[in-house]
Amino acid sequence: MLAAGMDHSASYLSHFGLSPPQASGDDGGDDSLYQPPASSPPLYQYMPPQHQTPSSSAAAAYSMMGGSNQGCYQLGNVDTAYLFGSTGGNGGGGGGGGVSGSMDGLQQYVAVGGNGSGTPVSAAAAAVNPSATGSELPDTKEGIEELCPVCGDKVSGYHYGLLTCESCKGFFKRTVQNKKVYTCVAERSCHIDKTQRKRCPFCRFQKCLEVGMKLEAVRADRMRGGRNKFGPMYKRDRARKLQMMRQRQMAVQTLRGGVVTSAGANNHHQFAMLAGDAVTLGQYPGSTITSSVSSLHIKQEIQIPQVSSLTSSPDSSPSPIAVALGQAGLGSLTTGAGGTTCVVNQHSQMTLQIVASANGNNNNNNTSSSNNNNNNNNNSTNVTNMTGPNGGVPPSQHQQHHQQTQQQQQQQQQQSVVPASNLLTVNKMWSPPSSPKNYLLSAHQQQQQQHHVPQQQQQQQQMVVDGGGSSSAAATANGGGSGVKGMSPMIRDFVQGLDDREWQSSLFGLLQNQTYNQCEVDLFELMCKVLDQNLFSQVDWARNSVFFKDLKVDDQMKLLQHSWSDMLVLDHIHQHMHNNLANEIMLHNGQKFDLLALGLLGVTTMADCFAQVIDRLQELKFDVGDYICLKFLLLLNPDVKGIGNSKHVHEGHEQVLKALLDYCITANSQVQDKFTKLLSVLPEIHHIATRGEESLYLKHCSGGAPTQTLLMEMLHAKRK
DNA sequence: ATTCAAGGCCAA
DNA sequence: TTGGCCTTGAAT
Ligand SMILES: [Zn+2]
Ligand SMILES: [Zn+2]
Repeated sequence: MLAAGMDHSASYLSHFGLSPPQASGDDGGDDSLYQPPASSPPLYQYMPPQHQTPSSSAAAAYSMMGGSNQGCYQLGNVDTAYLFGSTGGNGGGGGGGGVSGSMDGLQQYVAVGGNGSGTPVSAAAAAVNPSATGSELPDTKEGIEELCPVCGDKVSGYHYGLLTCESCKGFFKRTVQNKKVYTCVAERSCHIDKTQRKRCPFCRFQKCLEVGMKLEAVRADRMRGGRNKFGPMYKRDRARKLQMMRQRQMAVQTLRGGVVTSAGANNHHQFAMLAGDAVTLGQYPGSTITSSVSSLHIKQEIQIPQVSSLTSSPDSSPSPIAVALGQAGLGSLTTGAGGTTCVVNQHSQMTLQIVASANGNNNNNNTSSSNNNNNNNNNSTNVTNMTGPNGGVPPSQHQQHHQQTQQQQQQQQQQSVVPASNLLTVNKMWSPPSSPKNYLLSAHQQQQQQHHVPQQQQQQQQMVVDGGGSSSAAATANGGGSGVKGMSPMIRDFVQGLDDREWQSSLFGLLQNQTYNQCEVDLFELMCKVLDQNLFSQVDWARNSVFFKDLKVDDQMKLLQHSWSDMLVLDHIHQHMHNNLANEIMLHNGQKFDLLALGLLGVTTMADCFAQVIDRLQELKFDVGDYICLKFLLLLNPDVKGIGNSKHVHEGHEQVLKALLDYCITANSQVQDKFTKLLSVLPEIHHIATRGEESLYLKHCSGGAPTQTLLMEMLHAKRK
């Protein structure tokens, strides 16, 4: 986009224009926009930050105008700016969710464990800092995690995508809601910390975006209360942090010679912890402590650093040195702090792109131009960002149903796949259902144009993204959509429950933060971490799935213990076939991470077998609906012994089997005997999975694999 | 009934 | 404008 020549150095840009909600209602067909799944409409829609695409169509984009001398931030609307107001309702009705049922499943175990938790993160953190300072650990080098990634102040909870302090939350909100336009009188790289954050709102906002605060979390209709689509993400992140804290703690205890009691003893307990939902940390500093755990205990856990996977840049302002190191790789980040985040990938990005285009399709135009932007000139403070959590995830997943205009679909598609990275520019905007185009132009926009960012370009970009991102995505999206013929309601629901974007973004996010500022990492260990994270997501998915969620925890555990590895392999096949997952990715530090090996659980010698499976499935026109059915079949394995409510498992299995059969017949009648052939692939997958488990187990026994992980927990469970 | 993140309020 | 504190309200 920006034409190459242009200099906008950074381009985030923006325009904005939001208009009043009034209009509401109709969305005229115009533009597309699609509706937010639930809750209130975000002010900005998510746009994959691809580097090529700075802005999106339906939305407004944020950009930094580099224009002439100084930067200035403004929000503007691009074409569709939209906004409208309503909240609620969106159609759909019930969409997604899922019945709530009794699923607390694993959660109950938490109680068992001793540490529950209850103290507010911040409170604990606060407690730690003051008193402990000297005494406690030297290793606390960073109490990070508890500090706002923007200014370093105390975190008060998740705000607009990640943990931030109260002031940055307010600042971000005001900026976006009021479409503030800021200008930096310096070099757009002002250092932001607690005492100087007021000094340059431009740089502060820029940093907010860099660390991953999400525009789309700001509501267009200003509805208060409730929860948004990020809720689950916050929950997962919390659980992840907890898990890591726990691991750390245990490691420390082990080193000290102490005996770790709780954990080892009880699988269930640990399982629960890992699984996730467990503990709820209280929120604000003063809030009450729900559980009676000793604060001391908690303090200890909490001080553990840890890079949040949500936050791409672990460091907040303070850590210049780190930045320097980080640069070594490739990026050219000039700026200190900010850049960190991303460097990564230019490579990975490239890799991904290549893949995508190969299979994918399309076109789109040009993209080429777009990217360049960033860097060039100056500063750029903004550097890229990875896909990670920040990058990519948008939230909405399910929304696919309901028919939408093509554009809408495209948008979704793009959202769904998008692995890649992006540059800073983040823009997201989300369009709510009705967005009158009229609102579009605004003074700002015009201004923007002056700056050389024509709308058309923006649109093109969008197009590009769509195309590129996803051929596969398309598949996914379709699946979800009302479209696919022959897809029974059940399968449609299954597909809607998928969140491939999340899968990839969490993968890239983990890879990113695990290699952040690392010269070299142990790739096997990294793979284990990824597998562990995937398992985590798998458990989460299962717990919320029909049939499975109705089971008792014991049964759930047994089923998972017998299917996890098969499902991991199957997931990988799905990502490979339907979402263009590359076979390898370049990490920040230049190391290559073998994604294919990940799918083989580390046994690269099974690559041929894997390839054969892929070939067979391709011949069968294996699609997303088939995939999800197979996954359920693996999970609801009626052959698992010792299941309390085996009748339910059998019934579920039976129903899925039937649904798959119908689907094969009606939707893929051209493929001979697809149903039987699909099922015959399962043993192959199992073979790969089994080899993987054995390999992992051996490495584990020889001390080569991380301990205290859900992955090891699973490996053990089955063998005992 | 509880959570807890989003919006609102208003003294600095 | 800030930023600490308060009110909301969907999700659990
Ligand atoms: Zn802050
Ligand atoms: Zn500045």
